[in-house]
Amino acid sequence: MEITKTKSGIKISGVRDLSLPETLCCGQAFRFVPYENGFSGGAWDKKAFIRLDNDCLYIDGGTLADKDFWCDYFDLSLDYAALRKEFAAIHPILSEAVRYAPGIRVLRQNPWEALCSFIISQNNNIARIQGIIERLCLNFGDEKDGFYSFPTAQKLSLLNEEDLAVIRSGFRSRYIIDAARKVAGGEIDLCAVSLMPTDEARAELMKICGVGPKVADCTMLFGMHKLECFPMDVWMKRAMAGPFKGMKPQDFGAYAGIAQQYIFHYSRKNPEIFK
DNA sequence: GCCCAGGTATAAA
DNA sequence: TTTATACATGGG
Repeated sequence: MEITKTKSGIKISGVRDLSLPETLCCGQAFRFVPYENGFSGGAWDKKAFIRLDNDCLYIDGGTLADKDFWCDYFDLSLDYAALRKEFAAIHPILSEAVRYAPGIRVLRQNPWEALCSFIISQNNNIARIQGIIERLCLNFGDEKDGFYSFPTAQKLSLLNEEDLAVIRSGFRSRYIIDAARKVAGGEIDLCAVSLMPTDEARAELMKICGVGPKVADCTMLFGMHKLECFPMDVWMKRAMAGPFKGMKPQDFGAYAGIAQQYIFHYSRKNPEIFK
């Protein structure tokens, strides 16, 4: 991989095993939207327009100072081709799933944003989740040349449920406030949680009202890069009761969370497979 | 209009 | 410990 400066940002060449639509639209991140020949959106506190041309990843808005940030964000140091090969040998349906969307990578998102996003995700659909998060950023994020960052826990901790009415998140507003107050108040230290063993970390996150095992595991997988976490939502339960009957999450190995994401995406686009 | 969504809190069995 | 139900909202 080589990273060079361009007129409007940076170029990372030699990028393998990455599809922007598959990675940004597979239900792990909610702040990127298709724009022209790429995607426009935000990661952490950075706005960017991102496009992929063969094996060159162009990040408009990026600077050489954040080159490591973007390599980390797209998890470019992990060999996904090798992982897919391992996954394919585990189960024939998983083999189909990795062939269906071989460009999925698990992003390294901001832990607080991931926590909030998946609190919002409960009993909700992806299109609407995106809308709620967009309104959350527009109303309470910090504006910097037209871009609204994801609001901090500190900012949201000062609000109440009525203040959040503008984002129309329904019953989840109470959960967002509780999460913000526990994180801002130091009762939950997301940095410390990310260093804990998985079971301990999950229990810690579940101290937040509105955070159950699913939200906790999504937070750990997408916001803390704990790749062994295996979020069990309704689709995955169906998959584990159907084609993967008899298997347990840990049977998928140390990167079970990544395998889970391939299965999840495949099952959503091919619901008949899972009945 | 109807069905349902990357679940969880709460109550009841 | 397991199972049933309410929950706010709106996309398809």
